[in-house]
Amino acid sequence: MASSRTTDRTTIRTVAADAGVSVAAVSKVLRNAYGVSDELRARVETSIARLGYRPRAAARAMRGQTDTIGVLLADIRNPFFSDIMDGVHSALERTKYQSLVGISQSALSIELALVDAMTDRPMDGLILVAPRMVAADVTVTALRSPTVLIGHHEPQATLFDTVNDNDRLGAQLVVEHLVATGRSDIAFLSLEIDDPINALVTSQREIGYRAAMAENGLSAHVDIVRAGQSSRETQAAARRMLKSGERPEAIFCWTDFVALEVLSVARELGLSVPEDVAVVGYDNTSYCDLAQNDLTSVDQSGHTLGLQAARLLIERIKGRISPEHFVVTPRLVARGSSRPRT
Amino acid sequence: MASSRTTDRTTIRTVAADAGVSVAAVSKVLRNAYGVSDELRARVETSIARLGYRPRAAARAMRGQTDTIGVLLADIRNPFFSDIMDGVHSALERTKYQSLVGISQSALSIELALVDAMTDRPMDGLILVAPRMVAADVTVTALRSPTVLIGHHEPQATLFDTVNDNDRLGAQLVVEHLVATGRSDIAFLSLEIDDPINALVTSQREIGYRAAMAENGLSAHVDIVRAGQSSRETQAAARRMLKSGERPEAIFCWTDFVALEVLSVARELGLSVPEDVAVVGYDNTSYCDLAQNDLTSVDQSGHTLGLQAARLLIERIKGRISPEHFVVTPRLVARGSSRPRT
DNA sequence: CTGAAAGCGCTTACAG
DNA sequence: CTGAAAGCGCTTACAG
Repeated sequence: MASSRTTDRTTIRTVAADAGVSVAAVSKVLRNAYGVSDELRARVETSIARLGYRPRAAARAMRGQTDTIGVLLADIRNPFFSDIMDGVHSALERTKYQSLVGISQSALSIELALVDAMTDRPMDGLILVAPRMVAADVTVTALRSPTVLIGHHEPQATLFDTVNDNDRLGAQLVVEHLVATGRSDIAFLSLEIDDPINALVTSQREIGYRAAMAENGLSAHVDIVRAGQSSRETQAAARRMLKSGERPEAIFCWTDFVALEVLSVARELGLSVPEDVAVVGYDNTSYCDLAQNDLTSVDQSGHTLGLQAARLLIERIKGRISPEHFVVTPRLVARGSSRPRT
Repeated sequence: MASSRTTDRTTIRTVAADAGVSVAAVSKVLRNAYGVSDELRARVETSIARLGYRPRAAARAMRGQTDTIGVLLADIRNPFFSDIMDGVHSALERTKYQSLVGISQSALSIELALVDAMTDRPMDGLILVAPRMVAADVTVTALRSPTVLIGHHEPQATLFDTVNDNDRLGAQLVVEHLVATGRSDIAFLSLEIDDPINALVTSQREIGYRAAMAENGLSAHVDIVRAGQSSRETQAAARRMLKSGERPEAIFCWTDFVALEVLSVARELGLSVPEDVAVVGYDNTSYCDLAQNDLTSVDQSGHTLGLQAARLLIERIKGRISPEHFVVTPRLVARGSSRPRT
């Protein structure tokens, strides 16, 4: 069982013996604790360097902090999550914390198993990105470990912090933009979820979409289509929407990733964007800027969301218990895919 | 310090007391160890369920296995890495192992810090995806923990396993395809790295490209351009290549992700693909299939790479010490971006 | 400033 | 089949 690997491990005891000091002294040097003379510190540091000693995180975890935070991601395929991780990394850069990511593949069962696994492991705190679990499960998690949620609307929560985009407003911006560019038959391509809850960003965007359509006197045109995550399901839904006799004038997609598939299907069907159909995404990921996509989208700055979440989490780890709920205001970025028809 | 959270934790001792058995007995039930009567097992399981007990991974890690494997990823932005993770997840699905991902952001310093952090933590093994570290660092890592590398060519290594695409062959396939479709002035857009080593996939693809050009009597046309990871650097390089008087007839990009940027720049410059310039990527990620990209690429099945790596790692964790080096044969997938000119 | 000792929550020989 | 005890490698009061 690879037992040779564990032979003559160098532990804190080895270092203490080598430096001729107590184990406690080494521990203090390691943690930069106060109350060690410069001379002792120097001796210990020399021994550590000579022996190439590294403290075992597992042992530390049994008593103190582990300097690790866990991030639960639904899906690394969606480029928006990369933006969030960039923000998390920025916030952690000058700190002692490392992040470790668990990927739930958008499955609720995996998500729950992963959260359990992460709380069992030595982690100082957790960032859950767009989790699907219900309030009760989030509560259990937050009781076990400091927790911050991104993309999960629960503004009244007291046990954990949340960081969100104003998703209702984002959807409203899209509807208003499409109306302003001359469309009224606007469909929303949303995400199909087994047990949807209002906390989800897609639920919020649906609400915002409905409200804005109503405000513009377009309630009769409200059309919400929900498709699963996969490319196959997304394309099938897009094909159905674009082929039907009453093809909408615009399709608003819940995330850029889906909008790219819609652009592809439109092209395959010989439709031109934005002439035959306007397409709008959400998240303003880097793909929107590519000339072949030229996709109008809503910017909610994943970088900011990730950065704030990490910042709030560290505060919680350090002892803050009053809840904070951070909300960013979305901004519409208009590009060619929704240009007014000529 | 959130001390209220740690109050009245339910530990193995709590369970033992509740079930009226010894701590050792609970441990055995937990690990499905032999030598426990059905009756004792049932009593313990009832207590575990009633108390909602969960074993602490940190404590376990001090003695036994942790059932966690770490995956070191350079960059979650590149969609190819999603394919690899899909494969890893498939392999782990029916096992007791969980994967936790560390993201190095393509920086060597972060990569080294992350590997250290992961080996300090309780992990049973490590999968390093396209690491940049040199052989000595990989060796140190492999001595500390079972290790498998993906996308890192070191076929003679004995301390760890490797899983690779035949990258030289892949590059040759591309050159031959472009020659067959009537191009001879073929440039290679590669990745700029501070201290490149031969083990890198980009180095291997450069070698394959050179060899294939030579074989086709095109050595005079060899042109390797290297650009950094960022979108800005990639686009700048593409712009330089496409604007120059001697614009190549084809640009072979080291990864799809880069090819998408080249397609964008070409379109912005008013060039048509594949008439004015052919573009080929590598990895055959899902973006290639979108009609607006229609990108020729080389399939190396990230799913297979991830699956095999996880499989090999589990074997190593279970005790195998003889090295294995798995190589997949790449396959060219021709699409519109390299169609013969009419 | 320094160190001996208890203890974190498990697993693993070892006895019974 | 079952359990008492040692020990994994650290940190943290507590004494000195």
